[in-house]
Amino acid sequence: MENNLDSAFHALADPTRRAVIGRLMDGPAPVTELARPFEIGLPTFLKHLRVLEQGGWIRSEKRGRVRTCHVRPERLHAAERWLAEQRAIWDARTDRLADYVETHLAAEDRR
Amino acid sequence: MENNLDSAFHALADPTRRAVIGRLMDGPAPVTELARPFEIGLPTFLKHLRVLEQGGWIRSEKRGRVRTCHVRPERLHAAERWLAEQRAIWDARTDRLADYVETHLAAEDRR
DNA sequence: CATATAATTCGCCATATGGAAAACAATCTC
DNA sequence: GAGATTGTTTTCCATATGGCGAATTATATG
Repeated sequence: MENNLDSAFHALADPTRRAVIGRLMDGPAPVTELARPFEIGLPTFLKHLRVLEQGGWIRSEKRGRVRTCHVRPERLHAAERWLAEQRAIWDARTDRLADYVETHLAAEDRR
Repeated sequence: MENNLDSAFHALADPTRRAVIGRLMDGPAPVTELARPFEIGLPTFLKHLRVLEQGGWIRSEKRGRVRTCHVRPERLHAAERWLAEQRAIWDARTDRLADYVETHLAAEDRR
């Protein structure tokens, strides 16, 4: 896990972490409140937060004894961009396929 | 790794696997050709293919001694859909924020 | 101060992951 | 059929992951 996308996608590969992102998209929250919906221990939950932070999805600051987490929605861009690129390659390919059909099969029709 | 999105995103969390998807978007290919650009052994590469297959990104058939892999571009939908959902939550939130600014701070201006 | 709360650290464990080498199997091709 | 090519299986290894409970550190609050 070194690359940006590596850690970004890896962070998404877990339902707990996706849920946390979803929750945080709705607004910042402290750790304990974030953890409440899940049935895992706090230490484990903290690990998930670290993965999310490392993946660039969240950030957090501590004031007093409470750490407040908030999402970094910019991360959506990187992920979306990669998917869009793949779609572009795919589209280009299907275009070439259309070309092929047009130049070859259509020619065949004309025979 | 049981959920759809879990395995789908997990498959994306590795540069080799993302590259394979990119390559396959361009058209089907046999295993050895797919593996050529990478500096890992075939057995290791096969594991990556299995992860991609399990994540729903590729499919493959064997004819004679060659196994041909092709991408399943539908998988893009699931991933894109999740990201779009998050963006929607985020947008709803910023809308509420705009409401708040309008009803409260703007009122303050009028004082 | 005594206690409750919020978060963190520390071991510990089972399983998964990404890598390798070696041997094996199947199928072309000469 | 001999030999090359293409995948596959097996075994092994180091490290990462996701989980736990227990102990610890801050910081509020009665």
